[in-house]
Amino acid sequence: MRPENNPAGRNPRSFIETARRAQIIASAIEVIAEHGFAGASLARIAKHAGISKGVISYHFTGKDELMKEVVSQVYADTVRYILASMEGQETATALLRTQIIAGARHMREHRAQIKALGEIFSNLRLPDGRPRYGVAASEELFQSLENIYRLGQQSGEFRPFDVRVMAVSHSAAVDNMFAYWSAHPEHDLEAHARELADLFEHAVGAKTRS
Amino acid sequence: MRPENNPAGRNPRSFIETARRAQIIASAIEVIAEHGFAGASLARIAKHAGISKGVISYHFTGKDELMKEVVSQVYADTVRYILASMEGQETATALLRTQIIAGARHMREHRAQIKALGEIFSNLRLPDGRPRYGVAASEELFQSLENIYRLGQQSGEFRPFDVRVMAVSHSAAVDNMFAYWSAHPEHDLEAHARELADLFEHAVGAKTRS
DNA sequence: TTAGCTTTTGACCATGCGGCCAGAAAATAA
DNA sequence: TTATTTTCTGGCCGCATGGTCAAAAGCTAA
Repeated sequence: MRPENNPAGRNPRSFIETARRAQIIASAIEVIAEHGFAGASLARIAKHAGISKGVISYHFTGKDELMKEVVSQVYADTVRYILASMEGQETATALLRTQIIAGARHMREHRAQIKALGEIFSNLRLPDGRPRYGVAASEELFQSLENIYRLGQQSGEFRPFDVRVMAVSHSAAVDNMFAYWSAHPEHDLEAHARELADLFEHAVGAKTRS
Repeated sequence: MRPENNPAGRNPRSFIETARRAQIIASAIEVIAEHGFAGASLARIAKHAGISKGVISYHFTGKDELMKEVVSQVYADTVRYILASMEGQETATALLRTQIIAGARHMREHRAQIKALGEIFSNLRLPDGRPRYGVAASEELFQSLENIYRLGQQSGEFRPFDVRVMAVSHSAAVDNMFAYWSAHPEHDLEAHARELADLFEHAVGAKTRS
């Protein structure tokens, strides 16, 4: 008998259940980061974790739930870290710079997680074949970036421009900073982040610092 | 007996051979664009083209050759079009703007091709599991973008900045312009491209046009 | 110790994959 | 026409996949 899902009712997870789920999620992240989404079979994930394949089916309803769990966990971690870094920043210029630099710092410490997140985002599909997380899934991120840009425009720090295009480009540049660093590990990620912050400060027409 | 490969020696392709290869490549592009790389099986590509699966094996040595053929064909088309558009432009600022706007124009007319190219680029793997086209495959593109940026710096049009970071970000912003438009077909691609050109003109510190 | 519940194993299943091939069909040459 | 080569079909192969299950093992409480 497998532990039923827990929709609001009783049924707390046992100690073993909690530990196994965490272990399996961690193993999935590592395997996806190393072999890509298509190379991450349940068999490989189980072998990497040193357990039998059936254990995954026992603790998760299917591969789909496992992938969704990886996404929500890594995504929540990332958002939490970046938002915490931005706390206390006042000007839009400072928020912009912090968003980029904190993102880079987080990438540096969680390379496999971010890699896995990207793989799942661009490869996981619904049963009917449509992407589960498409560009549409970034809507929330776009809106929070737009808030920063709109703030800067209202305060007069930034020139007028289309905030949606700026947000999409910002998000793209940060994602690709990660991809580039991922392919060139000797690349200086922090320097790239600082340069990217400069790039966007100029792009928005902010008063150049110093 | 299948037509042998043609390494420098005689053996021109027959009329049928040429037509079939083109048909299969076109079918592959459409299927990949619609179902994604993982959803593009030989069976589906054949069915979409209205032919038997064996025909693909007859005209191509394998799926790998078919994918490589799609890439080299679409890639060459794209590069040719953009370079032709840039011909005659003198200033780095004009080259920069043209590169972005011509890219958008080409995307608009070749949506499926560009989509398929991206899918293959990020999913096709070598037999050992490593990506066939990684970020490393963009090196050529990065260098030609860097040439534009360096030109602008030498002419005094552009401020000093790291040309590699600028090139990577530029490439990322253009790619994501496509992805965003692909997910939101009602989005105004041309307007996005103009806005993006403005963004980078400001980013490089070019004298703002009137 | 014993009984009952949870967890794990490893074999098994149906499905879809890329690739292969014998023979049919079609095009071309004699 | 007939003979030869090119092209195509449809079935088959071995393999990997995600998922299932009966039985074994482990754990906890009486």
